[in-house]
This record gives sequence, structure tokens and C-alpha cells, in this order.
Amino acid sequence: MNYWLMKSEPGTYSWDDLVKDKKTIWDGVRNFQARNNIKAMKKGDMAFIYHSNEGKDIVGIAKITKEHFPDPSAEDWAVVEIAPVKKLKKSITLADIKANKKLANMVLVKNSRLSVQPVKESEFDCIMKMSQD
DNA sequence: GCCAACGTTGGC
DNA sequence: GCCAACGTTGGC
Repeated sequence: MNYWLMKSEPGTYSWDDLVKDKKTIWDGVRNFQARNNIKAMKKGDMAFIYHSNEGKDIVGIAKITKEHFPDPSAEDWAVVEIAPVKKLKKSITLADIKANKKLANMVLVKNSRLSVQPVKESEFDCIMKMSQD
């Protein structure tokens, strides 16, 4: 089981949109590193949904329901299908993450521009714990 | 709205 | 193959 973090601007596609849609094709990735991560995703993996620009917080967890296949609108790129699992009781902001020493090495902190990034199990667990407050 | 950081492009 | 120029992302 692997963990990921996927970014979206809520004005473009938010957590609420995902809940409303029940599932979605995660498209629009146009970065090689992000594409590699998309391709590494396995069915059943978990992914945080992070709102960039507005909110700057992790709002919920989705799971990968279909492994990568070519983007219908751009063959050279890859997409996965995801479905919402649950909303975090308390969303975790970028400031919360930066304030936690255990999360100092998260890709979100180190390489904030990568739109699809891996999350370590320890980081995932830590954020889950933080969201319980 | 600004700008730093990063990725990509293209000239040499 | 290097690197300057450019475009984009995203935090502030």
C-alpha cells in the first residue's frame, strides 16, 4: 500500500466536487515527475487531496480505483481514477505541516510545486493523527 | 499582485 | 550538452 498527495486548486476542482461526482479521472497532469507518480499508483492506494492557493490544506482522502491509463485528451499523458474515502475531521494546513518536525521532509514542503507526490506511511499516519483533534 | 523556485525550451 | 530565457506554479 502506497500513499500519495494530489493537488488541485479548489476553484478548478475541489474536494466537494469529488464528493459530488463520486469518482473522477485525475487529468491535467503535465509534468514528468508527476506523471511517473501517477504511473506508480496501484489500485487501493490512498491519496490526500490538497487544495493549493486557496485554503492550502489537506481536506480529505481518496483512493485509487483504477490504475493509470492514457489521458483521453492527451495520449502521451496518464491519468488515474479516484474516489473519495472520507473528509478529514479537521483539515491540515500547510502551516500545520510546517510546524510539525516529523513532517519537515514531506515533498509538499521540499518541492511545493510537484502536483502529484508520494507520502511516506509515517507522514500519512502523522497527518491522520493531527486531523483527529 | 508579487516573486521565488522550478521545469522546459531552444540557441549555440 | 550547456545554459539563458521563458513560462508556470503556488506561497506569501
